[in-house]
Amino acid sequence: MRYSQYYIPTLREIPADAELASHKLMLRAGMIRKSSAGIYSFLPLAQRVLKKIIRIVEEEMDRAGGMQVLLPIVQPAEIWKQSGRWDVYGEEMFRLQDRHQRDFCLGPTHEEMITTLIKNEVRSYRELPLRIYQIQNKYRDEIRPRFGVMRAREFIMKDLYSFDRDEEGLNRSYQAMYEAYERIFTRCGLAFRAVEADSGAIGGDVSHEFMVLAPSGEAVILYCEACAYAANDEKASAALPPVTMEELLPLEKVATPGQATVPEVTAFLGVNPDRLIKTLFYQTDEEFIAVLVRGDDELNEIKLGNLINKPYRLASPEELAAKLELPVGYVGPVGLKDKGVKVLADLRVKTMKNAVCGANLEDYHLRHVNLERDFTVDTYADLRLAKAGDPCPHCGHPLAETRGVEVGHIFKLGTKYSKALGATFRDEDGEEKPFIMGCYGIGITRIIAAAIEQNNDQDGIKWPLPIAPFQVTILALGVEQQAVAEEIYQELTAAGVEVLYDDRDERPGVKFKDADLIGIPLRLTVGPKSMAQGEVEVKIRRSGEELRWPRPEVTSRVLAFLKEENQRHSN
RNA sequence: CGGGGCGUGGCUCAGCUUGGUAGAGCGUUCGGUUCGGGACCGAAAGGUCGCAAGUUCAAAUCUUGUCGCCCCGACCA
Repeated sequence: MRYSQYYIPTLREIPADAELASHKLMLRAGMIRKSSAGIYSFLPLAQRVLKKIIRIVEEEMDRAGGMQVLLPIVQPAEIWKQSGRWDVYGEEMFRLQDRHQRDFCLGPTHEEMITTLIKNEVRSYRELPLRIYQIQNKYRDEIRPRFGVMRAREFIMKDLYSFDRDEEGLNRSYQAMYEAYERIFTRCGLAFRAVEADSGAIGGDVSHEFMVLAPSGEAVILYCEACAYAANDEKASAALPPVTMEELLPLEKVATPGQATVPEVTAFLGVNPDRLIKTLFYQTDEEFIAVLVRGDDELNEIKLGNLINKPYRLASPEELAAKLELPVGYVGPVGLKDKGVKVLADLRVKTMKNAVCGANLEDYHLRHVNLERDFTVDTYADLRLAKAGDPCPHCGHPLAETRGVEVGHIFKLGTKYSKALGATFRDEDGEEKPFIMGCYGIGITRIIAAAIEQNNDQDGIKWPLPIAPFQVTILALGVEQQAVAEEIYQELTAAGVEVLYDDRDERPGVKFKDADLIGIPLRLTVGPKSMAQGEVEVKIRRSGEELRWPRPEVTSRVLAFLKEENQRHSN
C-alpha cells in the first residue's frame, strides 16, 4: 500500500477529550473518529486491525467446532419479555418501535435470539452438540461510555452459544472454549490471565473472564502467586482466619458520644477495626435485612445480591429511624431479631470474639459482644470484598492485586434461557429436555484498545505483529531513494508481505514520527547515508533495535523476521 | 441519577470578568527556500462563536432554557 494513496489522518496534537493512552493513540494514529458518545467510525487502519483480530477469532472458533452465523441486530421485544430480561436489562437497552408501534431493541447480546432460533430448528439429541457463533455489532446504552472504544455503546463482539444435551457436554464445550480463548489472546500477542468471575446479568453459575493485564484496566483482579487461583474482585474470596481461643467477657454498654464511623469508634475505644462488627441495612420489597461484616472488611454487594436473589437496596437512615427506630452509626445485631429483621453475616463474623458493635441506641456501643450468647445469625455466607494480602482460598498464600481489561467472558448458562424460552429437544430416553447452554463472548473492538494499552510508548503504538495493520513500513527519505524503495516495496509485496510504503512528499521527520505513531512492527528506511553503502536501515518498533541489512538480503531477512515474530505468538 | 467542567475555522485553544471591527498556533491551498526525527518565509481560503429565547441602540461576552461532550461520584453507618 502506498501511503500517498491511503488515508491515515494522524494528529499532531493530543485530542482534548481523551484520557487513556489507547484512546489518545487511536485518535492520533487516525484509526477512529467519534460520532457521538461511545459511538465511533473505524478508519482504514483500524479496519485492517479489526479484520486481523476477527480472522484469528474465526480460525480458533472454527477449530473448536464453532459454526458462524449472522443474527438480527434488531430484535423483537417478545423474546426478551419471554426470558424476563426486557425489564431486567433496563436503561441499558437501546429500544425502538416500528411504524406499528411494535417494540424492538438493538441487541445488547444474543441469547434470546439464538435460543429462539435453535428452539424452532433442533428437535433431537442426535443434532447435538451445537456451537454457533456470530461476530456482529452489539448495542448497550452504557451509563457512562468512556475511554474510546474500550467502553463504547456500539461495539463488535463475538458470541458463541453452545447447546448440549447434558452437563458433561456443557463441560466439554466450556473447556473447548476456554482453550480456544487462551489461543486467541496468545495469538493476538496479549499478556492476559483467566480469572473466576461472577456471572452477573447473563445468568448461570460457572464463569471465567479473560483479562488483558493493564494498570488502566477497569477491572480489579486478585490472584495468587503461589497457585493458579485468580478471580475478579466481584468474585474473589479468601481463606478464613483461624478461630482464636479467647475467654468470653461479659457484655458491656459504653458511651461513645459522636463516634459513628468505624475509624471513630475504634480510635475512641482503642480497639482494632477487626474487632468491630459493621452492620449494614438493606431493604427488599418485603423486609429489612441486616448484613454483618467485620469492621476492616467491605461488603461485596454482588455476593449479597446473589444471596438475596431479589431486588434490594440500601435502606436510608430516615427509613431506619422511622421504621425500626435505629440510629445510623450506632447500630448492631444485638436485639435485631425482636424487630423482625433478618440477619445475614459474612463468614468471618463467625470467628469473632468479644466484638464491638452499635448498641442500637444513639451515642452508645456494646463491647464484648459474642455470637450465639448475645445475638444470632440467620445465614452465613461469603459476603466480603476480598483484598490484596488476604490468604488465597486454595493455598493460603497472600493474594496479589492487579488490574485488567475484560476482553472475554465465558459462562455456563445451564437451562436458564432454554427453559424460559421453551427450547427443548427429545433425548435418547424419549424425554423432552431443555438444552444445556453456554455462552462465550469476546469484545473484538475492545481487544484493539487493550492491545494498545499494553503496547505503547511516548512515540505511539507498538503493534504485536499478528494484529498490526501492516507488517512492514518503508520510508523513502528523499527523491533519490524512491527508486530503491519502490523496488523493495515490489519485492516484499510479491513475497506476500503487507507493506505500507511511505512515498509521500514529506520531510523525513514527519515520516519518522508517523511511522512510530502508527506503530508498524518493522521499519525499513532508505536514506542517502545507508544507500551509498548498499544498505537499508532497519528499526524494530517493539524493541527499538536498529540494524543495517545489505540491500540484496532485505526480502529474505524481512521474511525471516516475520516468521520468527509469528512463532513467538503462536502456540 | 447527583456534582463539576467545557461547547469559538478541520485540530488545540485565547477572547467573555468590564457588551461595541472574531483572534493565535497547528492543519489546508498557492509561491519560494529547505530536506535524516512533526522546517522556514510570503500570500490565501476557512467561523450561523452548539441551538433557542430574552435583556440591550448593540451579545461570542449578560440572563433563562435546551442540546451535546468530558470528568468525578452513586450511599459500606
